[in-house]
Amino acid sequence: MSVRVRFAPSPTGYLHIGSARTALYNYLYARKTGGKFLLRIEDTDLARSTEESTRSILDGLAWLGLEHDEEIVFQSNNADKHRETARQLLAEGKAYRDFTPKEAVTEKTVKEAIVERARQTERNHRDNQFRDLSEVESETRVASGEPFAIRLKVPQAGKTSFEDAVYGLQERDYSDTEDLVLLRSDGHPLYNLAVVCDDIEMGITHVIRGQDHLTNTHKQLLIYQALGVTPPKFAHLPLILAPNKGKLSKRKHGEVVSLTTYRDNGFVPAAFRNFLALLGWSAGEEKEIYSLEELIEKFSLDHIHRSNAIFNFHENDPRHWTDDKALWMNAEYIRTMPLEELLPLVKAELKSAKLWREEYNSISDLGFGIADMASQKGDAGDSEQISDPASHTQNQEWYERTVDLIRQRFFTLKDFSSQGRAYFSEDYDFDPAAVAKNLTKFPDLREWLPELADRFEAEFDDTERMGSSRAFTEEHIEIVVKAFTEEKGTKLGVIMNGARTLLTGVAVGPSMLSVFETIGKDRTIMRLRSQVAWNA
RNA sequence: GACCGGUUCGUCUAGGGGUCUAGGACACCGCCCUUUCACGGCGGCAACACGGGUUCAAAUCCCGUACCGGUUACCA
Repeated sequence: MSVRVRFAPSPTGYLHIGSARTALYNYLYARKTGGKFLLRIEDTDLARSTEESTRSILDGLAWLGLEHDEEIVFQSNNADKHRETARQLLAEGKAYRDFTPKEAVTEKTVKEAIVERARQTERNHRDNQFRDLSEVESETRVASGEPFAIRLKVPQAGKTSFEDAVYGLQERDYSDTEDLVLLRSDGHPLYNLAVVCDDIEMGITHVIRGQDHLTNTHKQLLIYQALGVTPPKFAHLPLILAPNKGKLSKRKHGEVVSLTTYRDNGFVPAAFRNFLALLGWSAGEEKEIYSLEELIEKFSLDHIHRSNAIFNFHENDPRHWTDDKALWMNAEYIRTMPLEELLPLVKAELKSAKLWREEYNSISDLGFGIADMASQKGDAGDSEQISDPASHTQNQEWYERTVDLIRQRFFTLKDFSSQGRAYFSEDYDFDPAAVAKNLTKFPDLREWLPELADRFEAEFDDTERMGSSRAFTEEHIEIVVKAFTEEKGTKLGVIMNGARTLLTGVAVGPSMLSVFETIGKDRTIMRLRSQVAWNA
């Protein structure tokens, strides 16, 4: 029989990174085995389920590239079938009506009430007074309109057992399992019933889910048993914990646990997917970077861990706002992935930062008038429209070279619009630390840098494109800058770093010669003459 | 409380009786490269929870303890 797995989130919030990993493992297993990866939205808790949340889950899966097969199943659509199943079990004597009045519980005390009740000395799970109520009396009570829940009649003696693909043999004595409620007194089917019914209905062969369901499995097994259906195989996944080994929750830990945070903060989907895959599973080799194809090829249930993993983010530390390894992996992807795959991601980032220009799409650098381009720029001020002399060189080729150049030191896609802003716009900020370190520390630069601009202007005239003059390239720039440095009797670093700060606003970046060339002659000259940074 | 799991560097992990004076990655630190750096290169720090067994031999098998987690709902 071919494999059919499912990811079954309840749409009560954003997509949690733990759930995302569960989805990923299901996906990998399905693709690995040539099976189907199905999606089921468990929206039976109508009070908490929202459409927005469903949307966000779908978006998250799409972002990670986990395409599901077949139609999405909405559990709420199956409620009638669930009820029917419960009635069937009732009719067969495998379940019974419990007329015990429903306890009124307030949200806050639910957990406490459970613990409280559990602490009471040894409960006998079979002592429900309605368990063996005669059919006649049961019907009489129903006829009189008395509300009831339907509970599964768990056998008196025996045990449930199953071989978990991750945790091995699991056994549980019946006496440790209560007569679980299948149908609420208001007719609402409960989780364990719904899951079993739907998994049967969907022909699920392998249930891969969080370890928090490990003990639920025994209850579900009892339902399969009552229904006379062979249960699927189970594989439970270790949990992902917060740094304090506690539960990773939005309420306590905020945005770091939401998958969308990573999308919105410049993560490359493949990088985060790679990171997630390695949180709780390993191929058993000394390798960290895996393409999706490799993950599919290497993935197997028996290399999944049994111990929980800590998601090691640091609150209140902007540089380590999420797990360091995730950050590192993202940087690794940004600087090593094929450029053509990175380009569209950077384009999207520049677009959302309003830094994208249509020229980056054009192969030719001819035929674009400056006025033409100025009119396409939404955010430019008056003066900038006139003085945007570099535009004519900023075509697709320039864009690709620039991205390739600056990606080496970036951690997220956001860096292209923040750290790398100066490459794409005249409107960029100066890092005060960089200004202090590279400019104000050397007051002479205030004279020298504009002077260097004059030198560039003289050395590289406008006929460069006709080949009659030296082009503004690294090789030639180096000659000019070195001569200038010697003239001033200073160190090359002083000039270079001062120029770097003026040209890019920051203290770090690629080789300064390539920065000059990339920024281009006209913009370089303009920026070297600018006093903005000095006055800031 | 009961039941069920888990425990290898700070974190993710390799390992499944001898090849382990425990390997890799991230982070951190140092050195090198260099016009800067968060790139790159080299190196360093750092772990088998504890106690008993079994065995010629245990990180690996068994038992106990400790600690952590999950479940214990007419939530999912």
